[in-house]
Amino acid sequence: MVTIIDIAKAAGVSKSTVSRVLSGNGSCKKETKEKVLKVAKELNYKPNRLARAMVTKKSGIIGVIIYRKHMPIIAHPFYGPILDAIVTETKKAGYSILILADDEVTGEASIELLEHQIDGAILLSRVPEQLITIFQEQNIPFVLVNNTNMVKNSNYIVNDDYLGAYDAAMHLLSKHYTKIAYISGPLEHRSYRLRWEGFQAALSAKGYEIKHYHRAIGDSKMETGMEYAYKFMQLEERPDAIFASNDMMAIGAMQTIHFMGMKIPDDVALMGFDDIEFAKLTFPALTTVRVDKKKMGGLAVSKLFALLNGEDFGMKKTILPSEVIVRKST
Amino acid sequence: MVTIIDIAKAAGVSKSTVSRVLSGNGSCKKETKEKVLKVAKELNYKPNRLARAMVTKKSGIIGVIIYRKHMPIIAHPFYGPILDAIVTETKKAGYSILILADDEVTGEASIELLEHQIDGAILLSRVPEQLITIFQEQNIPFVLVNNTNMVKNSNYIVNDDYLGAYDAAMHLLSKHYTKIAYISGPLEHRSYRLRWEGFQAALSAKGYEIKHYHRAIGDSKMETGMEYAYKFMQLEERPDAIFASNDMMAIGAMQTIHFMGMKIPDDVALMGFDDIEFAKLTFPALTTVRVDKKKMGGLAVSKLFALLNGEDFGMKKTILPSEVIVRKST
DNA sequence: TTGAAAGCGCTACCAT
DNA sequence: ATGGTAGCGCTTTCAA
Repeated sequence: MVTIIDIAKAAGVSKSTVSRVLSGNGSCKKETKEKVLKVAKELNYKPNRLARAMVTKKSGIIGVIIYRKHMPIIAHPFYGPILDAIVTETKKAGYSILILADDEVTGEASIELLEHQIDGAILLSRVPEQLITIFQEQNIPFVLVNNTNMVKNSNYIVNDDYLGAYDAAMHLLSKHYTKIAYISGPLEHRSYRLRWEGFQAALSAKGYEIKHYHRAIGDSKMETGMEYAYKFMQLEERPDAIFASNDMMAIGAMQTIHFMGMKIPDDVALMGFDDIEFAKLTFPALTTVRVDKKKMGGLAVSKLFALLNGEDFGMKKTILPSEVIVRKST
Repeated sequence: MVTIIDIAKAAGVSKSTVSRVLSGNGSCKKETKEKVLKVAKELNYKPNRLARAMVTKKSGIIGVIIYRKHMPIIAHPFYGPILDAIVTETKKAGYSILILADDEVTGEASIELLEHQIDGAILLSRVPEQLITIFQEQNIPFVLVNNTNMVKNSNYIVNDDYLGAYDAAMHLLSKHYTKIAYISGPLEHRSYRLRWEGFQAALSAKGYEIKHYHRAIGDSKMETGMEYAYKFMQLEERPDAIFASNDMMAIGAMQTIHFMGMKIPDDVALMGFDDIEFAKLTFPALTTVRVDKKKMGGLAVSKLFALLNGEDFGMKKTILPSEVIVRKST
């Protein structure tokens, strides 16, 4: 392996000089610089980032933790696109990314990241308090994305789930659906809680409500959607619309409704939340609420870099607006 | 930050001793060991992996390069699940993962990985020759997954695309579809080439062929499927089945066919390839050829570890069988 | 069993 | 503008 010492010898200068021109710090005579650069290229030199990080205390690595309760992890319909944006934006800024998936509550993943001397971290979804504490103690800047709980003194990027759900309900009402069933994701999660609250708020603002037998709380997976849609459509008092608080459950519901030989939206309307990639590809195309996942990831990265560069402008909380996307299922 | 020196002081031993017990190398008195361990825990010590890597020449990091020509990168319907398996399996083995996306042909991504002193690499899909050379020169073990081209002296994991497509054609024939249209992905890619060849072989074995006006070569994206399905269904001589050489194009075709008011499979049958997550959720559910993406990722990892541990058993080439999954679209 | 010392490849400080 | 030197945190000889 070629080191700066090899270059120093070949170029007839000291390794300090080589380091200076290669790292761009300090000045030197133009011709010295050129010579070093030339030799470095000839020898096919590649800096050892570990050695560099040892002394600069900057690894150039950003850690990303995705807490998954369900498969898939990386290819997740919601978090996948966020990761996409994170990877793209981080790369642009010259950082590398260490991705860890962890479903433990041990904070094990974050310790691994710390050991790798990451410069900063982005934490998606479910973030145990304990894990946060670790980063705070070690003074590692981090940004939460779509976090389950509010964490004080942390920066986070979330979607406006309350208003999104509010608008969703208003959309259904505007289409004259009034007997609405609601399939929720787990209410421990901030976003599902807010969606539920926002949806109800809109309904009651117009004098409607969701009957208790038209409510279900699931686990956010497709199978949940299938299961509850079946239950609802077996009821004597059938809903005229089903709202699922994420697209995967809506898609599950759609499977069941097809299976039962009913038509969407004629027999029952269907609406989801998230606008995952496939929402527009279902048949009929799914009406849903768009969450700007790309923006979430991108903002997380720029926020983190602001933190890293000490340009934190104190805006802890970023709430992205969501938007109702009307397609064919309502 | 707590270092082994802090522990050494607190435990009243030398840092060599601390290193020995913490890294598990060398022996020492039981009580010394316990004391060191205790102190390390008390001080909340975390090893600095960079420092360790500097001397051991093992970073504990595996690099993964995904060459993407299209969005999404990470959340890709085909490569996403492979990445999932890679992440999961690598973690089990105690390695961390550095993921890089790159659409350049510069080999830039691999240089970055090399600079991070990765122990090994997994390269997905499109892999420029030049990039391979870099790893070979530096003597970094690597495994190719679903690689575009055959690369001599490299380990790779691919799917049996030829046979998969052969079986696909046989399936269509068995359902008495004979006027089959074929939408291909880019033929520079090994898998699309083999799918095309396998499909044709089966057809001609039974005395059929694909008419030239029933052939199209696209870019593997959904839009391509939409476009060509439209063309085919406008033809005077309509196909009775459309085979798309990946699911995304098939799903695109499905959109168009719905849009044109035709029924699948009554008016035209439809079949894809890959069995992406969403294939079973289309309406009607898509008949396709399953590629075991999870296994591909898993095998890549175990192969790489065999290489890393010097247990290479010389099996350069791993071809996974694929399987026709009959659903409702044929 | 343990400690002292060297050194991984690099940067940064202090001289010159 | 350049070189010498110290040192980042760790492992690994080599002695004791």
